[in-house]
Amino acid sequence: MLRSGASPNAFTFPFALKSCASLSLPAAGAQLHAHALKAGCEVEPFVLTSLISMYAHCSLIDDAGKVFDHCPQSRRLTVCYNALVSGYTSNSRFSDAVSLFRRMTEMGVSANSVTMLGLIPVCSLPVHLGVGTCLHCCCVKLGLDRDSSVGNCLLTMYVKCGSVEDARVLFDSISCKGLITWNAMISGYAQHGHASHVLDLYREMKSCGIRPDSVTLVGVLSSCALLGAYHIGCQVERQIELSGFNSNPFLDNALVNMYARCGKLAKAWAVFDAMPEKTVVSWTAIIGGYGMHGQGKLAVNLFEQMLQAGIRPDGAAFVSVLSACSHAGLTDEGLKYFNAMEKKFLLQPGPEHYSCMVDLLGRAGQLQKALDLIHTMRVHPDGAVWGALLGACKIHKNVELAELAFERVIELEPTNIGYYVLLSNTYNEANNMDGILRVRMMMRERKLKKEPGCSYVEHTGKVHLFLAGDRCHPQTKEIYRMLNELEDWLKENHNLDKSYLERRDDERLSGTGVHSEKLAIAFALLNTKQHGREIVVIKNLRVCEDCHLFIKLVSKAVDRQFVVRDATRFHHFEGGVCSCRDYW
DNA sequence: CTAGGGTTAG
Repeated sequence: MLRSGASPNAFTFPFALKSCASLSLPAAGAQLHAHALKAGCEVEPFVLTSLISMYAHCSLIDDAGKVFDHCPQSRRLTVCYNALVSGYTSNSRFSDAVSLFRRMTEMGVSANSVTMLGLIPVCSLPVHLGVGTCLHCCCVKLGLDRDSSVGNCLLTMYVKCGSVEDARVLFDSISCKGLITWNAMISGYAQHGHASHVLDLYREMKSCGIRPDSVTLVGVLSSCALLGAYHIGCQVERQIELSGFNSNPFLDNALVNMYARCGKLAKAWAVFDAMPEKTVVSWTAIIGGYGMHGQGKLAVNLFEQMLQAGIRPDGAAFVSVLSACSHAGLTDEGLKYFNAMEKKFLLQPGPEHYSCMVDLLGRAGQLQKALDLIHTMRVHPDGAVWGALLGACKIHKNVELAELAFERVIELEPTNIGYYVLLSNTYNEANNMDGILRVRMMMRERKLKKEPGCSYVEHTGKVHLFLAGDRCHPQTKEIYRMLNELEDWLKENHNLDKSYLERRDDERLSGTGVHSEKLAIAFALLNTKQHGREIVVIKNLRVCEDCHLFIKLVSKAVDRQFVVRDATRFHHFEGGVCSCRDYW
């Protein structure tokens, strides 16, 4: 049109500018800007709005600001402010967005829902929670919180600022919850790892007659992956088939991840293989799955295949391959990838990569090298880095270095009880009673109490959670009876060693209570009888040796298969054979 | 000018 000599007017500019915005064509956009100036219509509210939006979408946010500043105040309508506010937000300019909103209010320009929808998402980090809460108050004052979009937006803001609790309070206060409201809360819980809350909400949502869509199911699947809730995951897959969603990369990645983490590698592979377009996220999920289940060599092969397919690995992909190497004892490969990461792929390793490397070297017994690596780190080591060294010191019974690692880790995470327990266990193996007492004293002084471990079992579409010594479950009586029967039976038929029985009595007397994984196993046996071949138990701590023995003997006795997943790895118990391939 | 999504050890 321009070439033909015709000049655009106030009605045609917005359309043309919108195309520049969506295609990110800043040069063409700037040319249109020049034409608008010539035509003298750049201060027409809709032209102005489109210009701001165009520059903002082209990441030229300062140019957007200039256009706005050159416009006389009388022409700055709400829509113009809205365009610039959302421009600042999408370019992550927190203080600019907030101060423009303040200016707008001071100038007496009224904010509407769209203003808030453009502004609220600028609060996306925990430090923004205070401002986000203020914005929530503004919405209430302006009567905009009744707008369902604004409510959903606020809900997501609380999630991004790290307060799922505030999000939940808001969620409960929303009387007309739409699909998006449910999805925002479900994925909020999923992103923060509150997996059992996700499954509870999912059930509730369905009972309210809301039909889940693919966004819902992505959140549910990632929670199934965290919990190892394979059967619920399968139900979700059936739901996908029933609903007839077309194959969607988000959903496929979530499925691959779910199957992989539940140990169903063949199924994970089938979904992965059938994916029309595999992204680095898909590869990371499948590599992590093989690595987690002791198939380190396969994981490394897949990483190579990914490189050959021309996919650039990112930080997460390196975490999955490095941890696979660590679990499988592939020390040299791990070192090779770690070096390639910086030199060949120009990725700055973060603390999470160093903690994998310290774990890798530490497990291989190269404690000094692990320590040297920490000293050469260019980023600040976090608790996980020193914690990995501490874990390695326990394996290799190096008390002296354990003390050093403990000192460092406790500066960073003074209330993480796991590390006190790790040091105490290191002392225990070295028969260092003084050390154990010192740790206990420290914990008492700091008023730290070991939090109860917990285990989950999924049964009939629900996740049943047990704490150590738990008596809250409706079937408590039967569960304990079953457990006693099992242990008596094991005692008579398997010469259970004396120390196990002593520790068991100790457990009951001292009130620390029966280990949660034993309760979960007893519950599962009680409810599934001979049906169902596999039970998945997940624990947030490590499986201790006694429980290992218990589960191994039970699985042999009843000829059942168990997979126990703890904080660090999966343990497979099949008819009495305990295969912990990644304990090397 | 406008609310919801997948991958990361210990």
